[in-house]
Amino acid sequence: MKINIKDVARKAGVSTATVSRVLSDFPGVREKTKIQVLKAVEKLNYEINAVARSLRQKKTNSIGIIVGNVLSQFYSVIAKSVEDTANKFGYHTILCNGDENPEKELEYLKVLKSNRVDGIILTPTGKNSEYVQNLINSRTKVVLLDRLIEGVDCDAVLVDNTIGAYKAVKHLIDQGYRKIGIVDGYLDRTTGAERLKGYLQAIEDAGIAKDDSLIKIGNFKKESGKKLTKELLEQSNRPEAIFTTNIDMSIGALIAIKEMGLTIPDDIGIVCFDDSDWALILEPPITVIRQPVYQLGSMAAELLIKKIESKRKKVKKTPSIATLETELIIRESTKKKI
Amino acid sequence: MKINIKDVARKAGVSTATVSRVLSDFPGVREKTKIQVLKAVEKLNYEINAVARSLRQKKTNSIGIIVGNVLSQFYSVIAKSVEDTANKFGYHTILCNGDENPEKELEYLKVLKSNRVDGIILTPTGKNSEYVQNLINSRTKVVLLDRLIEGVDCDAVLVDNTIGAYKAVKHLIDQGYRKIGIVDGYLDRTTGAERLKGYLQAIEDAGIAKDDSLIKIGNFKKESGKKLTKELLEQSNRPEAIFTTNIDMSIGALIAIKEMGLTIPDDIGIVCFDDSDWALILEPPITVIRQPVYQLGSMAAELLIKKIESKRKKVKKTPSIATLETELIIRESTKKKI
DNA sequence: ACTTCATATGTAAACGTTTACATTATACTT
DNA sequence: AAGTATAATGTAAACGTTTACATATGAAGT
Repeated sequence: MKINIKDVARKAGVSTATVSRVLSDFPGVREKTKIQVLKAVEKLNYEINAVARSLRQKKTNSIGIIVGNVLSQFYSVIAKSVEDTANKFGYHTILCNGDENPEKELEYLKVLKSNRVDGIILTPTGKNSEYVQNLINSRTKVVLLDRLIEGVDCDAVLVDNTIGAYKAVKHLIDQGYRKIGIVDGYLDRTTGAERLKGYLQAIEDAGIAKDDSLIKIGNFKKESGKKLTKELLEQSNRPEAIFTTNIDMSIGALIAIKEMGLTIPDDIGIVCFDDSDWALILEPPITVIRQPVYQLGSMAAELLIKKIESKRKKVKKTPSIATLETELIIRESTKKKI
Repeated sequence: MKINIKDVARKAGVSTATVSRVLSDFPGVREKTKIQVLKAVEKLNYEINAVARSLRQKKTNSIGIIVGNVLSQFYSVIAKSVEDTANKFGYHTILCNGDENPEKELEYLKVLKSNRVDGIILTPTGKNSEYVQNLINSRTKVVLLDRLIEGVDCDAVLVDNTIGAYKAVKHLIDQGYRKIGIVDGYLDRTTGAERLKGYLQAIEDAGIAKDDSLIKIGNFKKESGKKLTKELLEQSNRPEAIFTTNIDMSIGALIAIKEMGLTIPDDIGIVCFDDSDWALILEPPITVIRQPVYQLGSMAAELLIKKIESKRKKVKKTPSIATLETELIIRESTKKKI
């Protein structure tokens, strides 16, 4: 039914080897033969079986990417940039939604390995360090994105979360806010931990005492952002400003503030990690820490593909970790009225 | 290096056939043997080669999905729901970003075919009808999502765009708006065409004359939404209200309105196709037509997998097309002041 | 003990490519 | 025209599974 390389060979009156050579653009095929073959391909409507090719070549020309939460705008952009970049290099992408869930992550790692992807980009939950380390040891190409895994030596592309968070909180302090709350995500993700660290550093540098009741830890998702913000705003020592540490929690926080009928920045100041189109059209526009999200993804993909395509046995040098800078975009959600 | 089924067989002291049977949970393997095999698998840290399996079985347990624009929130949700659903049935997903570009779409269709995915979910640009029809004729399982392709008989899961648009515009009219502009996307996508149709029907039913200068056609992307809205608002016969036909153009429109310093709904009313979290936290909250996006994706995936797994030769019956209803969510962006 | 039958396991071909190696055709010397 | 080097093509094994078919094992019936 389905036609294969043999059919093409027969039709073109050559061997399968020659057909294969033509299809793979190998040098050393007479122009005349090449044309015959291509004509046969055309006539038969032949399309190569990439599965068979992958089996023989031990190469799938595909990479896998496991993201934290595909619904998040952050990861959409990551998905797009990884895909664009992979594409540019002739790879296609298998997108997996880890959902911030270690078991799902592990499951996907296995699926990707089993499917013999040429490499994996992983936004780790941090929980499967043993498996990931084994993966790397067994020469699977892995690049971590956005976060690290404790105890695992792996190339990575990150953002400087500590400095980013520091800038955000420092800005609040400079604006005159003193009582500053933080709505953060999992502390076992390096992102969560580092953003908290930046927050703590900033208040310490300003001589503000740490107040545990102003520190709320959730799971990086919208609902949790909403719930924790409500908590902060309902408790007796309500903060004057809030720092939310990712885009989804920020949305949640803004919903909570809206629902409680508070106004920004008069009742409450807010600065969010991650920029977005809607941050600009809100009233007032929201001050944010902007990450170079697209670049994050494209650098990770490029690094991964470089690793895949570098012939030389890895010299087992220390892993290459790129850390990108963030940018504070000041808008009006942090304009404390005096 | 990499261990395979032979190594496992040797270690367990059985044949490869038996190992395969254990791994695939075939009945008729003695419990004792099964345990031996599993022990060997464990010891050797064996992981099956899905590529080889796919080749032999002519089944990859994967589906491809080509979306219009992965950056759009609409398609993120689609991606997630398709992936969730595919997963539930034991399939994994290859996500491709067609980018509303017919050539990219064609390219991806070929890649997916070549990679022998078991089925394809496609948000078509409408331009590759010949290739898609061939695909279907050659028994590739395809389900169209969100839009149809003229002249192609294919199962599909859609939304009732005409009625949705009608409801949106009717609502504007009911609120007292008469001069209503529309910022629409490609008319050669059925979504674009139908939403325009609903708009036209609504104004006709209300006895309002069609005014071509109020009808702006773009490409469903943010920039185009912004540009066209600016045009509408700058021209001499400025509309009193605008209907934007997808989420990305809506963002663009809102940015334009904001930049021009106009206020909603006093200077301009607006109703958008597609709901979103930020529609709720904007000031004022935006009236929208909500699509059942998650359901759209999960139904498409389910339909596709049903098709894949139905044994019986397709009886070539008429394609099954599901059309889901939309919902008008009235908020404050359409409250015309009297 | 000898069939008979069911159950468990093994053997080897097949899936559709690529590619090392062998062979043949062509071009170039003399 | 023969010999040689080079270029073009062909042959067949290999990739790692699954599975039809063959065979071995064991239990049950006589």
